[in-house]
Amino acid sequence: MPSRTVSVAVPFPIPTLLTYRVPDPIEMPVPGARVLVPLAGRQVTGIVAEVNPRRAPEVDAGASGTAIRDLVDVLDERPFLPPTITDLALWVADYYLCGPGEAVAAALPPGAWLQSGYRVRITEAGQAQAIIGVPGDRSGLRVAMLRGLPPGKWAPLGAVASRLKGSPGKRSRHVPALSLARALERDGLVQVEEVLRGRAVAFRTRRVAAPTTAGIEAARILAGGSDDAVLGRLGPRQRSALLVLVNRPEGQPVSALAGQNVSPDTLARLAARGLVTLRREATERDPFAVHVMPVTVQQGAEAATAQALPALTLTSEQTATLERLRDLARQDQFAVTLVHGVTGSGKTEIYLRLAEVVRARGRRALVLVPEIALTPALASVFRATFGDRLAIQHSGLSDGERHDQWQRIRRDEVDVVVGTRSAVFAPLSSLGLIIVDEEHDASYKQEESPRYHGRDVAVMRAKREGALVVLGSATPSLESYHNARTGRYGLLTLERRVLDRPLASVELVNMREEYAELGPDLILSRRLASAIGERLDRAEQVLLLLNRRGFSTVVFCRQCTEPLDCPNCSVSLTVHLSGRSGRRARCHYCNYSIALPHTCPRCAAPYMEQSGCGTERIEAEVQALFPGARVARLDRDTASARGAPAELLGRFARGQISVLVGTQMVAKGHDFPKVTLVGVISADVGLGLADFRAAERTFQLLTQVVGRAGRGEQPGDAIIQTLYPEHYSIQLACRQNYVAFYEREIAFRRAMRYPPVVGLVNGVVGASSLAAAFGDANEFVRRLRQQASSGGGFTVLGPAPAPLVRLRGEHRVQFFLKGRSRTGMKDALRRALADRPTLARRLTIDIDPLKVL
DNA sequence: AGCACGCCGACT
DNA sequence: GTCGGCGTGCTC
Repeated sequence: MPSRTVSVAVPFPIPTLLTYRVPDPIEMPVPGARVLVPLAGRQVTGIVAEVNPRRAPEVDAGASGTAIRDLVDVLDERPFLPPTITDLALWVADYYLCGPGEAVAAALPPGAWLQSGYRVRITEAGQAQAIIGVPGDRSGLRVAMLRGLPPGKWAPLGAVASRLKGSPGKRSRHVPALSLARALERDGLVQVEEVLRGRAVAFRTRRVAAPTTAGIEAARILAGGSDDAVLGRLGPRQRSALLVLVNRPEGQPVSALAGQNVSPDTLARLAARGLVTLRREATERDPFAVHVMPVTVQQGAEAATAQALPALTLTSEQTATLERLRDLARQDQFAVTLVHGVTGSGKTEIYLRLAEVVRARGRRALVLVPEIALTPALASVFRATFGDRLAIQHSGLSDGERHDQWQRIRRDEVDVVVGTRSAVFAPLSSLGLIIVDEEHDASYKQEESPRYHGRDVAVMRAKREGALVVLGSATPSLESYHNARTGRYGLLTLERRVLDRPLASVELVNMREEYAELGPDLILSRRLASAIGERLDRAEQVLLLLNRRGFSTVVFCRQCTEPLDCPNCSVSLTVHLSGRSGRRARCHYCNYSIALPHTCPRCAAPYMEQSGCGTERIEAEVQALFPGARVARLDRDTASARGAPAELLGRFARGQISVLVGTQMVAKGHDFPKVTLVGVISADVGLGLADFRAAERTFQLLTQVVGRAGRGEQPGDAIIQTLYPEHYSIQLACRQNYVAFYEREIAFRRAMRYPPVVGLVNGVVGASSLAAAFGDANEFVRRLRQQASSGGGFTVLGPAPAPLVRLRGEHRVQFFLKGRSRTGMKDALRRALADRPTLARRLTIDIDPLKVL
């Protein structure tokens, strides 16, 4: 292995690190620095993972492998990504079986990558041709491209391509813009040029080569045609290089010279002769230079702060819990503690004080929350305490804001970061504490590659950095509680609410009985309807939960019974009211949508019937029943606009809304003191799914939403409508008895061998036909079984059609691996994949899956 | 992710 | 016959 090589993570789903040589005049970069590297004919940014890696991937310029290439440039002198974060990302890649570059990309702020792009300019010939038309241009795309180009000006290819996509009646399918441009270039109709794109968001040093006085003198002699002893020893390359260099005595970037046939190597030789100097020059602004931007705090959050702050005396339970955590924090070492505290037991206050303890010890804290937009209160409580020593990281920020926050953290200007999942990679140094609030929340799991779980990465990060982890929840995940029970995590319990407020009393309504008496179209039971009326009369607030969006969930023809299904996915379309054009039927997976037909598309009968109800229907129903009530709805449809959820929650907090209807969003950790009634329209929505976590999710959702009631001075009630009043997850959620639920559920998981008792891996193969998907899956599974039987320590289940057999036009087949050793399963997957590298594109592997679709 | 190579359908 | 559609493979 030659020295002066680096292994680099590039932002593509490539399963390995790539090795590049660092040419002589370029200084060796440090791990975590960004480098510009050639990759498949273009230049891309990568992050240095390792310097002089001992074990290079099997590419040593051998006959089979690809030759190692030189990197083009080093963009950072210091690590752009701190080594702790680079290593953490590499661990994520290894654990979750994704490309190292994909994991690194998850840890980077927006705009950190530079990439080569292209720009196009129309020639005069092209302008003439644009009028006549282009021969052989059947699709019309070439002429469209020509006509879309402004004469005499360079246009970015990306912009040209997106204009083509929108144009004449074409469905928005992929436009091979570069191929088109290249084809036009061959005919001399346009010019195409490569440019580096990506905003200059980071400092960048580049090497600049300039001739010395001796060099200029030498070039003068050369140009004069004479020869002397010194010049005699200059090779032709060095001579021509010298002539290029003297054109600009002030110096030229090494990378630019490479384009003029002056290699870094030649420059190094000239430098050795004292004819050229090589220096570093900062060309872009320094990200570590001070550049502070005020943190934006949302309006609703400010309103919430005013309420959140005054409750300052801790209960005895809170005090005891804080004491224990403080003792742990003082040890400055890795530990994980689960804080199981009932809803309203004041966990936020404990987090806040613990963070202060950690800060006083000179260490920093990271607070992870499921979705900041839905819990602005927590962020603003921290803001009130830590002021501008706090940074916020979440997807609702614009790229610029996010980048700025990231740089503040990177420059050690903050002590506390509050953020969502991806903030687990926040570049904090001296990390002493990670808090994972509502650790059971499913939004910690990223549902695309890298499919990591924020909580689990947090635990790994803390382990590597010697920090304390606090996992908090009223309804811990089975995983975490299991870890606490088996002694891997500490466990602290808060059984009482602050100010000894009682938990809401819960009542079940058996909807079978209601249907029997009042017919199956009933939505609100008599009990729930009258309870809502009472609260409205008393000017109290009501929260209604239905974990299903839309107006109605099924449309079918009463004559031929044909349902209205999505043409791309194996689901029925959901009807939505919204939209100027009336009702539309939409697919919640691929977003396909049509105007709701009045007649059956199959038999033309005018009897289209809608059934199954969602939040929109509840909203309408409640409004119809209580015309004076101010009803609003919070679900993904109303919350899509930036700041909309916070605004809506703010209005609810201020009492401008009396009934709030919503999906699981309304169940998240909000604190609305005036809510005295929580209604669950149907507790059964999640129960029917073929998913071993169905009971756990139902229990969590019900317990959480019931926990929104009675948080103020008035006690709260909850009414849960269900078809299965005997189901244990519903029964135990009513009693809010987590421990009993855990015992029952863990017995089930043990019996069935499901997580957390074993590790689980889900694989989904997608293909253009079901047969093709099965073909690939069968072969892959066969290889896995071979390895399983030779002592892999796991079992393989499947393949079988995935619950969503068709998704976005793709046919899907899935399989599972179950086993004690994740390493064993992952090794087997890696090996099976190495045999069939092309399968990787069609195969998604989910380690520790939360949802199986 | 791009981009190149390679194999089948509708046009000069 | 060719152009160009996109399936399959590779990137140090």
